[in-house]
Amino acid sequence: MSQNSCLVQKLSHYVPLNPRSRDNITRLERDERDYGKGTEIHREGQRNANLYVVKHGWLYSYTDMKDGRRQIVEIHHPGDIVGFSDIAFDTCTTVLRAAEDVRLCPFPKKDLDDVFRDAPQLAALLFALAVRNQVILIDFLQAIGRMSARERIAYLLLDLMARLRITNKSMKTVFRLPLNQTEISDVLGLTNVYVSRSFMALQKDGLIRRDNGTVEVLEEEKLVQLCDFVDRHSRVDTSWFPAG
Amino acid sequence: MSQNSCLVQKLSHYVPLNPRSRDNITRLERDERDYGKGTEIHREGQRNANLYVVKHGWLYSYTDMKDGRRQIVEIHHPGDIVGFSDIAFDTCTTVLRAAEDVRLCPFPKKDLDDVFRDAPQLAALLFALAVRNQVILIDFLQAIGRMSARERIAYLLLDLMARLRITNKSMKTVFRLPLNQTEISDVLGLTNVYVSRSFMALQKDGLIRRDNGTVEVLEEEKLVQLCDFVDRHSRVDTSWFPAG
DNA sequence: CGCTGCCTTGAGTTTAATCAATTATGGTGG
DNA sequence: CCACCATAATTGATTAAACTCAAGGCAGCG
Repeated sequence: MSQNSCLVQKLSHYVPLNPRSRDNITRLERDERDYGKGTEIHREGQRNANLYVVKHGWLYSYTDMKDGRRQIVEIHHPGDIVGFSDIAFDTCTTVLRAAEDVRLCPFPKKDLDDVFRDAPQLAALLFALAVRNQVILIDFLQAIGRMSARERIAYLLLDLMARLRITNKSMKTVFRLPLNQTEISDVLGLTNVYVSRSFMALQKDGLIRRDNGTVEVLEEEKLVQLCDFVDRHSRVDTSWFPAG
Repeated sequence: MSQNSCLVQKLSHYVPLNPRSRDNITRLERDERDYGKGTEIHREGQRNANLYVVKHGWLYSYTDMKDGRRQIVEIHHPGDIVGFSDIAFDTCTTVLRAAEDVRLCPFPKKDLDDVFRDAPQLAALLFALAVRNQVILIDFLQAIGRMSARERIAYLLLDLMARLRITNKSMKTVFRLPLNQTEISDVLGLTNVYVSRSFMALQKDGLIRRDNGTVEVLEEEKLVQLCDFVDRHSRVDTSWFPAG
């Protein structure tokens, strides 16, 4: 059961989990639910009783503005826990939407109190990951605040690759990108039109190739140079954790 | 001793602290150090052994790009804990700089393991606050990704006010803003020149007034309308916390 | 075969950046 | 107290990046 858990796989990437921690994770994944592409799993302002472990498929969280502008603030992949960022509030701060067909394991927020009481190691790891997410967000903030359109796209592609490589060690330079250009523009603070132009430009320069919803990074090093990319995903510091 | 701790004050704002939690906080604040305006307390890439509780003064964290562009990603006020966002890494991801003369309480990262082992309530609160910070960051991401210059400035002013009101209940609409326009531009992803123009515009429209490093918000409601502001600071959901 | 949704491309516009003076402002030492 | 200096803020003129609006093309699908 927990053998095929992406969450265990993702967390084990960082620190060997003790049995108590594994038990707690298994409890978090006891339910499963499927949602079709485009479904809103929860809306801004709704009471949020649940968090979700992602089993299959991509999702994203976004915020709307009155006049229709929108900003996607996080992309969620298999193995991620969705909803941390709302844990401090009693209503959701963002809308969660399935970018394609997905399978999730919902679990109540209240389950976390067991984790904090019984499994300090896992609590510390969740804390570290939540905080790591924040650093990733900070990197994005820098990208959106200070980079040109093509740099932002480079950044996004490298960030996605780094994340996908954690749970898929065999991945090289080709990956599926199940987001349309309007969605990408909402991630990067651009317009769909300009995303298209920038993509074409990167392609013309031979840095990437696209084919029907997949992207191939041809010149990873050049992309890294282009946007000063730093991989925050592959390692976290566990030295301060309470002993297992 | 802990009576005059801004950290206790800030945390107590959210949940009554039990004696064990208070003891742990007092330990975190046992050292004090002063730093002059402009000091770099730590640099990107440095080994980060410490976190800091802010006693007096404002600081900010920023990241540099090779070509000199810079993005300020967080502003720190008295009562804040600085360094959470680096806890997951063994080196700092941002530069921490004193915006004015400041007093800090450094404490080693390793002290957090006591908190996780002994004080689950405090651990949960720190977790909630770290995650709340993330939501604030998300709001900023939206501001920078999708708002015009004047909207961004409105957003920043309202955000600062909401934060300052937590530890200073008597604050109405006037506050000190110890950041120059170049720093503000680095917060908002603009240039110093455009910050100046946008400030002038807001002032001409009678929404704010400035005087020698202080800002007065004259039309708070209009500013809120202008940028769709939501206060994330005044409350956090503590319902899921382990019992005190 | 014709929709529909998505991507691409072109033309014109707008916002904010850049470059360059000029004007406060505050602090310092004579 | 005042002259001087450095720093910060304002303003103007020009440029560039990205947006908007609009049209056309392509692929997948019923």
